[in-house]
Amino acid sequence: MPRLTDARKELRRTQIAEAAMRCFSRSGLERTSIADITAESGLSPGSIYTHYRSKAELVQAAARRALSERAAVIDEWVASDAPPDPDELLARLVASKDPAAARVAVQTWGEATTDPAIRAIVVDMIERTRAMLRDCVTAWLVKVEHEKPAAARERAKPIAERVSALYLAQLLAAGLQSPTEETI
Amino acid sequence: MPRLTDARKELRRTQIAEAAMRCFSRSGLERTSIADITAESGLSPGSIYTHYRSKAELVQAAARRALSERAAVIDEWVASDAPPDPDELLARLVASKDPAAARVAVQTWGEATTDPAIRAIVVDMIERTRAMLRDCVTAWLVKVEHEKPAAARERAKPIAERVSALYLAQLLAAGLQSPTEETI
DNA sequence: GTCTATACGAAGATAGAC
DNA sequence: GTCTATCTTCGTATAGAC
Repeated sequence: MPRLTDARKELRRTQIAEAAMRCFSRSGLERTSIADITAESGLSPGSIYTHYRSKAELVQAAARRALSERAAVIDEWVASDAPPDPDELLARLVASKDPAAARVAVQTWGEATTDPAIRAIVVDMIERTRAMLRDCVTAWLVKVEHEKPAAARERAKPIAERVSALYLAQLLAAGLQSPTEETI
Repeated sequence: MPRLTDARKELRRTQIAEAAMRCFSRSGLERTSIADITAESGLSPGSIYTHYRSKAELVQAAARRALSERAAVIDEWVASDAPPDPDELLARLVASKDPAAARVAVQTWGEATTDPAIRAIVVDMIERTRAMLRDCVTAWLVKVEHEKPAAARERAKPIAERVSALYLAQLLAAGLQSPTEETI
């Protein structure tokens, strides 16, 4: 396995995916053409199609990116000595959101209603986030509220579900914000 | 003003809009073509374009329909002698939702992130629903909990906001349900 | 691997007969 | 008002040179 070549390939894939994300957040999943992405990335159609089989694959990559962005952050909170309480948890989630990513996230929800591949990604990402939130709430109950781990994990479930729901609603609100209002 | 002719025109518009809704819920806002809508409605492209200026207008009509469906129901609850408490309110909202309409609603959210006309409709509909929910919670506080109207209206605000958020999350969950799972 | 040029198909919208 | 037939544009994807 040629390591350096693979790294280079991955770099190009990332470059293309990031350009695509900017286009999607600006014009939407379906309204951005390959031509838009070539313009944004500075590459050519030929190059893009050597790294991604189809536009659908690019959309899937964007869906994963838009939805997984905050995964690493939550893991840190779980491991910390003083995990946030539910209200603080929600507040932090909301504060850490990037408007462009929020728009793409909401777009992927719409796409997921009719595209099975995107639906699988979206459902998986939402469930994984909910699981991490449950871990975080459990950690708070154990470390701060001094509950027993087993009981804490049970009690954490409905709380995490509510935090997840409120967070998704906030994500929608962020995605509906018009791009021109963003800098206010 | 020819009354009968106008009624007939409105009937055709409704017929087309309903066919479009079925197509949208099945294939998504962008993936359904005018040809799909002609097939579903039994009409021809020419006929459709005499009733709607463009496909965009059809999408806007669908957005309004998908989002306003439950407006009338809430109004009834507000006027009733025993308005539902917040938990019951949410449960009723969730129970009254139609899977196809939920899918189109989620699709319109995605579209709203980049299309100003759709965004205006979506934001307006969400705000109006929130206002109705506030009225409903206020009515409950006054009629069942016997609070004073002015204080009730204040207290109702944050409660209605939470019900609204949880409802939107449920709507998303419903929209993500795959159509084949619906009848289970 | 990356480019330019292009083939191919699809979709929105219209023209004109009835 | 509604139909059939079609015009035009645009977008995905590929071919082939470098």
